[in-house]
Amino acid sequence: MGHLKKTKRDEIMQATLELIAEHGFHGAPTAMIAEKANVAIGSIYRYFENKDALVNELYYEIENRIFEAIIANYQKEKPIKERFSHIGEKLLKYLIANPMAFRFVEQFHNSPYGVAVRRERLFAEKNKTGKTDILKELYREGKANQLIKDVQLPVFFALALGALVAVARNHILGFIKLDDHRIDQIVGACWDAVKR
Amino acid sequence: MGHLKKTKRDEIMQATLELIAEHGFHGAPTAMIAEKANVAIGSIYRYFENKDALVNELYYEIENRIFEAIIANYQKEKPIKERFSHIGEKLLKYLIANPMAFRFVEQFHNSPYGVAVRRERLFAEKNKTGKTDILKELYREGKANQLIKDVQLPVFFALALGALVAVARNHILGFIKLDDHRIDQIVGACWDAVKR
DNA sequence: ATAAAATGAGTGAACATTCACTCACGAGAG
DNA sequence: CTCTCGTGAGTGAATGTTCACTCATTTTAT
Repeated sequence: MGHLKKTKRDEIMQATLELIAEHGFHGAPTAMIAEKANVAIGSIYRYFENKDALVNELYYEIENRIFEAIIANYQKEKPIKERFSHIGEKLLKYLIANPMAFRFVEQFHNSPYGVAVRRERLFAEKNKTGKTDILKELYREGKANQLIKDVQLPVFFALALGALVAVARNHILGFIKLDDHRIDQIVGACWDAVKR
Repeated sequence: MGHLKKTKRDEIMQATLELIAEHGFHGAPTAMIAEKANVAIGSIYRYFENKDALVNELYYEIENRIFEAIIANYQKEKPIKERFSHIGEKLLKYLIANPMAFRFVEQFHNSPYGVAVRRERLFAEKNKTGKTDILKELYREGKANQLIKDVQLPVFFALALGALVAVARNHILGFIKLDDHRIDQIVGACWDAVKR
């Protein structure tokens, strides 16, 4: 039987994810995390050096899951537009299927931790997850082939992902209901923003 | 002489704005606000019922300033595309000229306060500031005339503003440097995303 | 029997909020 | 003009609460 051997460590991370996603950093004190994870407060410190370490580890794990969702079935040899659509569609679908992950990442980015990570991510040549690399590659190729607008990398990212993320937020907050057709339409709109 | 009569109330609001913008909600304890404003801690509670009231009042004032910046010279009779560009350009320029305001609003939106305000904003028929109304009008007209894509209002908002806000963030964090030409280019890209 | 894992009451630091007090200033009395 | 109050903006030490983190003790696994 595929017995999901939930370790205490996993329980702690899951509880932290849910609490921060639902109530923000303020609404996730260690006592509450411990209670939700069915674990004693002290156990948290057996598995993580401190709360910061817990939060950071959780962030990197979630980032990794998102990356895995995007590269699944990614075909490097397809034309740029199709690859762009693949990334946008997979990303958007993952975010709305995993609202906790999305909310947590948003909270994280808007916290003291977040800015430093973002800066590092944009300027680093090599990347732990490789997530940005895929889009960076697409950017370089598209620019070389004159297929996308003549903008700087961060602007390209903003145009490609800014709207997508805003749409995901609206869906998760219950302002809209997305289906496959609408998702296609939105990813298409992002391509319109980016294409030359 | 136009003596800028800085009242204590103003000093408190300004100090709160700067602290929250620079260090987030965590980095703005009342003691620090008081110190920065050259005011005693207790004085804060003379002018505001509590910290929440202070933060909320500050938010509504800033929202109002942004709205004023957008409607200045707004010409209702111009074609849709030009009106769209006017809004995008004015908004983006205001945000990058007032990084404190931008950072504060972002912090606010991602705090417990924020979601409630956003929900109210999207669904309310009448709006305190009228800011969204201007874009809502444009949306309805554009849809009626088949000039913009057939998407729901919140999606239109996401496409129109999501990328813009992401660009402003990148500029303020120092990842890019925007000039008038680039701003035109970006607002144009947002129009591409939205237009049919 | 011994070690490893787990526990949660306890600790001190940080925080928002309170309130008893000060004192500059304007009004009224002489 | 001078003195004496009354007023309320302004103050900051004190309070009670919440939090992250510790560690002496108990439970579980080997």
